[in-house]
This record gives sequence, C-alpha cells and structure tokens, in this order.
Amino acid sequence: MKKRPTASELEILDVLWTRGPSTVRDVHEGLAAGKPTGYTTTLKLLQIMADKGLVRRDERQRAHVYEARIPREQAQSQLVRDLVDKAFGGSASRLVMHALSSKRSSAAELAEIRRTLDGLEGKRK
Amino acid sequence: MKKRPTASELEILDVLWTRGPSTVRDVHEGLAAGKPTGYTTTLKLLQIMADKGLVRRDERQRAHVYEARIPREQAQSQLVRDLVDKAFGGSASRLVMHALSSKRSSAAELAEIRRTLDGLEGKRK
DNA sequence: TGACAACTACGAAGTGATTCGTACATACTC
DNA sequence: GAGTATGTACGAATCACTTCGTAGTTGTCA
Repeated sequence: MKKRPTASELEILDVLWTRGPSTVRDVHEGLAAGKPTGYTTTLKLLQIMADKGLVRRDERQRAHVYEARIPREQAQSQLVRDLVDKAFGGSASRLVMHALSSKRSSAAELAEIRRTLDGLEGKRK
Repeated sequence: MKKRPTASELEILDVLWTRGPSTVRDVHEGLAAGKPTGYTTTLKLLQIMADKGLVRRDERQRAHVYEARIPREQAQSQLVRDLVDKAFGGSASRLVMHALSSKRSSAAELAEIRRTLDGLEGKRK
C-alpha cells in the first residue's frame, strides 16, 4: 500500500498541490517561506519521493518537472485515518469532537459541517 | 512545550491510560496483544519517555511504577492540532469533514457531534 | 546460603529521515 | 570557446527511533 508521507514530504506535496507541476527550483522557492534549506536538500527529497511513488517525474526538460501523484484530498483522508486508528481507537467521531473543541471554527465552517452531518444522517436511514 | 509522542510511545501511553499506573511488566503485557517485542524494549522506551517527561516514574518499589503525565484527552488534542496545522492549513473544520466522510460513524455518534455543534454555535453569538 | 527469578541500566546495532557537499553534465553569454 | 550559471546524481554525516543483548542488582525460597 502507499506509504505515508513524512512531515517534510508533506510540505513539498503542499507546494506541488498549490502550484501544480513544478521544477525543483520552484518547489525549493515555495518551501523557502517556511524554512531555509539547501537546494540539493529539496532535490534529494524529491528524488526520494519519486522513488517512493509519491510524485511523478517528467525528465523531458533539463530541469525535471515533478507532480504530486495523489490529490490533496486523498492524502488528507489517509492521514485522518491513520490518526483515528492510532489515537482514537478507530472512532472518527471522537476525533471530530476533539477537533471541534480544540480549534475555533467560523460560523460558516460550522454551518458546512452541519450540512455534511445532515447528508450523512439522511443517507444512513 | 512537550514533544509529540512517537507511534510506539503512543501505544505505551494507551496502555497507561487504560490500566493506570503500571510496572514495566504490566505495560509489556498490555502491549503484547498488538506485537511481540522484548521486555527490555518496553523498559527502554519507558525510560526514554521518562526522560522526555511523557511519563512519571515512581521508584519506591523495586519494580518501578510508571504513570502517564498528561491525560489522554490532552494528548489527543495535541495530535489533532498537529495534524490540522500540518495537513489542513490550520482549518479544523476541513479536517472534521474529512473525518466524517472517511469513516462511518453510528447514529448515536452523529447525534453527539450534532450536540457538540449546537453548543459551539450557541456560544459564538 | 546458594541458586534462581525478576528487575534496572546501558551500550550498541539497525533503520529511516534529513541535510549537505562534491562531482559532473548541460546550457547560456560575451 | 572560455567561463559562468543552472541542473542532476550520489555519497556521507547526522539525528531520532526502535530493538535487543549483556551486565549487574535485588529479592525469594528450599
């Protein structure tokens, strides 16, 4: 099965999801905001991620172009599932309640959650 | 602030949360269900966790007694916050919606979430 | 008391993630 | 065409986590 991205890999994926297919330099600059690292560090990470299958590499140009192989939503779901299994005994709803209480959400967000909830309850009967 | 527990440390904390203050042997046996490891492995982990401040150690008995230093809920909130920051751009509600869709929850659980939601919306105006 | 059992302490190996330096190839510019 | 800028590849150092073996201590009991 797919491997979970590490924290660093996730940052890179974030750049790729936001900017779309990018060269190493693009990614490196997109990363620079957060923390300064060497160019070759980013390069190496991308190479490793290509080996792991997290990104696809297009070598047709001299500056290779990297692209995330899974959409953001899928990775997020994976991460949520891991956390639920690891720390909430498999109960997603307990995670939901923790998330709701621990971080403030806007009224609009709460409304959207309510809609999601409505949809789920409708489906289940 | 405190360091995030690793996956292994979380398993140990889980045992401590469930059984309360325990000796190394207790923890080791509580762990055995999941995966077989050597006794000294568990011992070492507990020692490391004591160094990190994740557990408290009572040395009055020959068999030291370990106890989680933070309650389960607090650790869970920490983990949720980490995930939200790392993968959901700080938006807890997006995590909530992912969690709701990715794992099936019972009607009772959904109702409880709805109550939590009611409480939050009431407070915010 | 002598042998055995249970416990802690600690060093060290193995693995994976991260970081970077160096080497080398390719393009660009005057 | 020489020199500079920009790329990729790759080896190696470092660090954290996990695992275990060995050594030594303390308690138990026939």
